Amino acid sequence: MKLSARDLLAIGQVAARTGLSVSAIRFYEEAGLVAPMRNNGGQRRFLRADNRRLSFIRIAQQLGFTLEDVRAQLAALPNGRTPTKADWTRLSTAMRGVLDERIVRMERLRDRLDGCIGCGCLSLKSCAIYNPDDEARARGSGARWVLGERNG
Amino acid sequence: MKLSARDLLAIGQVAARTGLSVSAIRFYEEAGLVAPMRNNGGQRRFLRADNRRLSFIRIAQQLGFTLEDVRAQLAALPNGRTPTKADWTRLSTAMRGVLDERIVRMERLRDRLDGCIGCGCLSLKSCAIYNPDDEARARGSGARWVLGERNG
DNA sequence: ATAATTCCTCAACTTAAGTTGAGGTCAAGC
DNA sequence: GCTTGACCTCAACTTAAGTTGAGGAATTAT
Repeated sequence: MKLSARDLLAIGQVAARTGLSVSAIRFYEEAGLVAPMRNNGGQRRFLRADNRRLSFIRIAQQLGFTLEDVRAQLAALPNGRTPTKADWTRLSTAMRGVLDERIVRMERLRDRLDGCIGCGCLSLKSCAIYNPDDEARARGSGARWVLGERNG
Repeated sequence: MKLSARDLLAIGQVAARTGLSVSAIRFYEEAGLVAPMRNNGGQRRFLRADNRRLSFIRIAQQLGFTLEDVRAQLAALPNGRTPTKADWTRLSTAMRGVLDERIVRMERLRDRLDGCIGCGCLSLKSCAIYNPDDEARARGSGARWVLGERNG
C-alpha cells in the first residue's frame, strides 16, 4: 500500500499522541530507537506505526527499563515489515518476566533487611545485606534501572 | 569517655571495614553525610561509630535509596550522642516500610502490563500503562531510585 | 634517614536520559 | 505574501553518584 501525506506525522503530532516531549523523540532518533523520514524541507515525518514504537519506549521506561534494554527489545522486532500486535505482545510478555524477577529480587532484599533489623549488625561482616552475595555484583558496571517515585 | 588514638581510623581503614571506596567516603563527607575530624597533618580521622554510619549508607544504597533519602534518614538520628542500636533499628524499620511500598508499586505496574499484553493497545489512550494515574507523576522532577541488576 | 605507602585537594571526566537556548528555516493561516 | 508557530541543528547544561588523575604532603616501615 502506498503512503499518502495523511499517514505522515510531524514530530509535534507524534509528541502529542505518545506523551513524549519533542526533544525526547529527537533524542530517541539520535539513539537509533526510531528512524523517521524527512520531507523536502528537512523536517521529520513519522509513520503512524512509529507511535506504537515510541509508546513502547515510554511504557518500558515507566517500567524501569533503560533505553539500552529497550534497544535490545526493539531489535527483536521484525525488520522490513511493520510489527503486528502479536509482535508487541511478545515483547510485553518478555518484559513481564523481567518485572517478575525484579519483584522477587526486591522481596529478597527486604527479607534480608528484616534479618538486619533484628541483629543491629550494620557494620559487621556477618550482616546479610552488608555482605551480599549476588545482588552486589551489580556494583561496578552492571545495568541499572530507574523508577520514578514520590516519597513525600 | 576519652578517645584514644586507637579509636581514630584513617580513611583507608574505614574503606576496608565498610566496603566503600576511599573516593566515595570523601564524596560522602562533601555531601555532609559523615563528618570526620582531622589530625595535625590534615588527614581525616574517623570515629569507630562512623563505620556504622557509613555501612548504613552503603546498605541503603544497595536497597535503592538515593543519598538524599539517606540524608533524610540520618537526620533522624540523635545529634550530640552516638546512635544506639535502637536508633539504627528504627531507621531500618522505616526503610522496610518504603521497600514494601515499592514492591506493591512494582506489582501494580506488572499487573497493568498484563492488561496491556492482552489488548495490544500500546498506542491507545485507554491503555492502563500508557495513561497511568499515579505512577507517572514521577516524571519530571520526582525522586528517583536506582538498583543494580544483571540482566544477562 | 630514606623509601614506600597513604593521604591531601582540586579539577575534570563518566553515564543516562534528556532539557534548554541560540540562531535560523519551514509551513500554514489569513 | 506575510506573519506566526512549528520545526531544524548544534552546543551546552542538568542530576546522581561517584572515579580518575595531577601534583604535592604526611605517615609508616626499614
